[in-house]
Amino acid sequence: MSRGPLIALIRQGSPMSLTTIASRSASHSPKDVLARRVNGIIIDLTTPTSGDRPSDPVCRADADALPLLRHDTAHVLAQAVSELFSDTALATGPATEHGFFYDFAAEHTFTDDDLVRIEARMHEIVDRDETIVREEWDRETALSWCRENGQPYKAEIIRSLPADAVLSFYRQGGFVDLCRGPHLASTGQIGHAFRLLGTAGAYWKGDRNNPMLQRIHGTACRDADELAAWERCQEEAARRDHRRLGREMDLFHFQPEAPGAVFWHPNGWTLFQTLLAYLRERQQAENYVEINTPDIMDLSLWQTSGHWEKFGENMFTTETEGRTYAIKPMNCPGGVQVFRHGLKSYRDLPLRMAEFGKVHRFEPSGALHGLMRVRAFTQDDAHIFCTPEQMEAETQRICHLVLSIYKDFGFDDVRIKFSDRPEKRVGSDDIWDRSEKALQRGVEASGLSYTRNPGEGAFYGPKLEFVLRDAIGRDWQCGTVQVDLNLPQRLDAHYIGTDGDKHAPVMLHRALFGSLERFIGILLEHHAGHLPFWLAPVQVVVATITVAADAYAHDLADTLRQRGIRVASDLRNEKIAYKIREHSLAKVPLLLIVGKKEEQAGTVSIREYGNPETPTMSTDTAINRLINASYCRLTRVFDV
RNA sequence: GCCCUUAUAGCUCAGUGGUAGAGCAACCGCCUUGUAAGCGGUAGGUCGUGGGUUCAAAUCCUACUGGGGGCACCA
Repeated sequence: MSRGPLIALIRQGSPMSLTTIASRSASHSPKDVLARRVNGIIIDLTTPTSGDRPSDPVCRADADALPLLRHDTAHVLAQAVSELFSDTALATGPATEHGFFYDFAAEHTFTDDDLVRIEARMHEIVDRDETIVREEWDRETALSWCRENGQPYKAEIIRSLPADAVLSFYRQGGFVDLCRGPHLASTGQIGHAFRLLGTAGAYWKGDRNNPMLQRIHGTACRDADELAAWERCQEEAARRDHRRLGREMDLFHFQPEAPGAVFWHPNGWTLFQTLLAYLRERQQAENYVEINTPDIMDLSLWQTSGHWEKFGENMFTTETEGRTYAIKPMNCPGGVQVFRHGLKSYRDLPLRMAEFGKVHRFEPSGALHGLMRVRAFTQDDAHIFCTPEQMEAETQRICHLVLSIYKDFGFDDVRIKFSDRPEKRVGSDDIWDRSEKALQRGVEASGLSYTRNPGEGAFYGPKLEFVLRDAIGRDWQCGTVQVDLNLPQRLDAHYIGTDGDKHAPVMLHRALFGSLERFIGILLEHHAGHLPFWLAPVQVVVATITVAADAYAHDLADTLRQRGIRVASDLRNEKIAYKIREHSLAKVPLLLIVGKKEEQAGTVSIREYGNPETPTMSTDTAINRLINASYCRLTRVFDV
């Protein structure tokens, strides 16, 4: 496709109408060119540019077209709402990562039925193909427009802008909105590939002290195919929802008496324990020791550590015999007590102390979400006590360990965020310099790239965060390394250095999965419930075709069980197709099917998830391969 | 915590002012099974909880609790 004539036209830099472009361009229909880019900045087609700066068209097919379309759809939403509900005040309506929203202030509460009407009106507005015109008003005109039209939020935006700011308004038909732009040339360009998704409350300017507005959000795509693809993706995400899978696979449940706390069922707890065993093995190989500390400790300890002041709102407490205790929201103070117990020498460092501590945090009710956000969870925590000189090497070791572990679970796409000193912090700049450098050198020595998150570190030290991307492209922040030069001092931890003096150790807080509960949720969604063979709570079901094979099946299951395989047998009086369907739906990775033929030949028929073949092989061979696959943590046993 | 929304059988859902329903699952029986649902029967619910309106409430109003979508929060 040649863009030559069109680009030449746009390069002239003068305002032009769409029809002009379209009439002179053989390769673009008017709807294809949405805006143009001058010096990397996207502007309206109709905005004049000075001089002879080159400009390029932004076409519908371009990646940057999507935010433009979505922003315009938000305006059409606002227009539709204004037309249908005249007393509505407008707040803001941007494009977002996945769509758009517009916030409104209205007496009327928008219902689902309203959304249907609003969406229908939006389609009408697109069909009207109203020209979108940019106007620049002076401040007085703008503010009086706000007064006359009942737009207090727009007025507030104007007042927050510098006095000399250019105030641009966009007019489409009878609708006018204060907006920075850029916008398309007409509402018809938007097309019909959009959908309203729902309403929600949202604080004005995101501040909970401000009034709550009504947000209507939706998504828009470049064409119907993309919208259909987006919808399929939504359905896929719903299909993978770990709350649904948890029920279907009988892993866990929640109930009203314990909001935000998990009731693990046998299958779920087996998975949990499998993960724990895995982590223990990896940590042991890295020369960690494991400890366990009390769940409930006197409040004074939490006051000394600083948690009560800094985190008290999120802590549960309990009183008995007139004494106040706190239920631990973090493991670090307990870990420091173990370090403190008995004099430590520099020869003991680095001391890597892991703890699978169950912590409780009061999370606001609105924040709870399945396993992903709970009030009670198990951290795969470790505190590494080391000298300042050891920080870099320890950081490097942790980075390697984390990435290696993620790989074992099928997460290859991992990003690292480096959060440095926040404004509110403890410790001297010198200490921060050293901490940040050590972290940075550690991550760089691992050969890993990272992005910087300025000012996002913890108050006691900088941190690395490991973000993994799942099978359907969602990001999850899991592991973390945090440098802490504060807590050891507060809790009076020290070691004897080579100089014979006491020194405060550096403490590295480190989590691999973060929360076992949450990681299980992520794993379930990543694999859509089809866990790798080595992880599945029930790895194998031995199913019989006829009662004649019961004894054979029983012996087979017994052998596997004794050799460490998680196996169940299904000897029910049911058709084999029925059993297969049931265990397939339960996401058992491997079915061993036996009937008279298998018994006579000493074989099993193998039905593995994802494999259309159902090979038959000798029982001994099958057992050996199974055990090997489980031991080697393979995703599949009998791969095609 | 805030806004909206939602709660009917183990699960998925129907029922919008007048005698609580279906499918699947469970249980019992028949069938004796060859790679994703064989057939028949039985049982199962104070319609989340508490108030209120009404001759009458699963249905309307209200408060609370839990869930969902967002906002805020995420040391």
